[in-house]
Amino acid sequence: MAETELEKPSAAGTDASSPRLDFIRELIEEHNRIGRFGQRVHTRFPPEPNGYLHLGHAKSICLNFGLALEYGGKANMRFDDTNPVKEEQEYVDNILADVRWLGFDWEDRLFYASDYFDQLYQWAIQLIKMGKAYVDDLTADQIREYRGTLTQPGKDSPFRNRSVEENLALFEQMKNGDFPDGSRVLRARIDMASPNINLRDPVLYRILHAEHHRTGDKWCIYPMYDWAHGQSDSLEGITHSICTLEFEDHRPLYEWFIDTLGIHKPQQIEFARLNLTRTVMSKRKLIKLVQDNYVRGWDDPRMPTISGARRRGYPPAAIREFVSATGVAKSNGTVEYAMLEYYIRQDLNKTSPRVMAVIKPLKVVITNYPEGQVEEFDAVNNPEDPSAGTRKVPFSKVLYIEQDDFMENPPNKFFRLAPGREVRLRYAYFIKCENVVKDADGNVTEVHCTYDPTTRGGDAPDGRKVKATIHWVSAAHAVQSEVRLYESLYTVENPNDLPEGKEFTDFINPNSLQVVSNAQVEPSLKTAQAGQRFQFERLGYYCVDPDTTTSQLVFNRTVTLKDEWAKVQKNG
RNA sequence: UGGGGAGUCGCCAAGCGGCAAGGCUCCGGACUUUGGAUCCGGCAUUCGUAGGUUCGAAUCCUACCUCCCCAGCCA
Repeated sequence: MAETELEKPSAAGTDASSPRLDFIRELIEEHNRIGRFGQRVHTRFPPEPNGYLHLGHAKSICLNFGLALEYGGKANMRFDDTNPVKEEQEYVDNILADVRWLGFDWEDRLFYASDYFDQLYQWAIQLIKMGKAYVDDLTADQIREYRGTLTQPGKDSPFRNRSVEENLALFEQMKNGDFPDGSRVLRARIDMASPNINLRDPVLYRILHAEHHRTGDKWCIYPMYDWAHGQSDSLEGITHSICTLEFEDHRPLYEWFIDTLGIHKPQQIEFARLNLTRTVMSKRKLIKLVQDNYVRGWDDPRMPTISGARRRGYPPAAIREFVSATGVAKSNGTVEYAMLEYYIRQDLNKTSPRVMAVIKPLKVVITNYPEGQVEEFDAVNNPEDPSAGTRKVPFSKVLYIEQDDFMENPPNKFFRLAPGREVRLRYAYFIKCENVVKDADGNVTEVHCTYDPTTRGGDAPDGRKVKATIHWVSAAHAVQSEVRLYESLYTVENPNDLPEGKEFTDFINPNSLQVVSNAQVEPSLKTAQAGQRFQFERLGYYCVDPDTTTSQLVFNRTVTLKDEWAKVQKNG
């Protein structure tokens, strides 16, 4: 990842102009006011290393690390690695890289729930000794039956009243690997009739003879997430444990653990996760897209993963701005993808060098331009940033323009090139279309124009105006490139809410990727490096794909420019 | 039909008893050597519904409706 992002988020940060606090910041300030945590703010981002991070995680990352920055606190990075059968080192490496790329720093505070396995084991023994945990021999199916339903209370397991000594001995044997997987579990002894199902004697440990990516074969019992999470927060001195809504009714359980163990109690706060239109974010579905080759990998630019966004050309600062603009609340909603794109464009407009590139070339011959002559014009690199300077762009008799910039029979509102019409070639001359050359099928293959030498630079001394300025590239100097054009991966607005019997993969957009192999770009791009972002003038933002080699440039379309003409066409 | 949450403009989202912020989208218009950017202007007499309290309610009370989450030895 040849990526240098100098802009880091800061406490003064993303939107200093917003004095309004969301409910989380309100709570934190209340805690600071009453001194609940001694003015301390300590958060954490706790992913499970069983997949890649996506835009939904980005919101949590920005919130947790952002809060720490804002309140002069700290944020930890912690992997909730309690299920060895699903977790892999590859995922931890990529998750770490993604968080870093987003601009956040956990300094020396990288932790793993597996760091706490010994402590967790001791606490389990403590619970057993208090008569608050027991080894259950029921099968998984039986446990489910005994648990009751949403409307009916559960009933006690016949093993619920074993002696402390027996529980201790059995639990020890579980740890020693004396029992096969699934044969027994350790359960908390709380209340089988609780209206909150999480409190009906939840499983604390299960037997799993599996190799863990960090602890190897040291353990054959592994703590459940519910047993590990709250205590991990507690051990790290977390003050504000921010998570998503579905954990709201786990909070009483976490607090029960912490209260009966008598250890530091963080404040858990739940917020609504980020959902996006035209996007699927569940890990299961993302894995399916990758495994069944609907996309080219986790970092496919069509994926909503952080690595996909990076490859697509989304700047990390834009993602942060977007996430911050969506706000923090408790109501479930789905943000329109257009809002994300707005923030991507807003960032790119200020930061991307402009360049001329023709994606669907149409040959133009300037009939009155001297054969063999080459001129160089100065082109502005970024009108939004004068310090970006200028560059030279070569011009000659044969050019390429965009097919979309020419129409033989133009409708009223079409301002671009057409027979008899004059337009400006950006930074160069006015040209007028004199006639066209067609192939056997009647398609225009070449446009013959004349140029007005007095319009050099782009203005006519006689003051005449032109309705359009189009981009171009000199055929003799152009660099042929591959350009990958992306559209939504789905044909429907909400691939998460489908008619009965339909799967999200039934609505994959067959045109989500269009590869153009003969795009022609200006020669200054010849040395562009993977990860660099540009605005192809009048088209959109593009970034150099890592597939680029010394002999072949490959660009990804990040997002198009807003297109007034497209709107005119669409609305008739 | 248990428990836990949520309902304010097409989409996010402020609002915390004094008379509906802001952003995105959308629609006008100005400007323009990117039909980009920028700039101006428009866009909820109404806050899930129905009652009630109050001089006054999106904000308080009552009832109802709708949506989301929970019955993994997943996280």
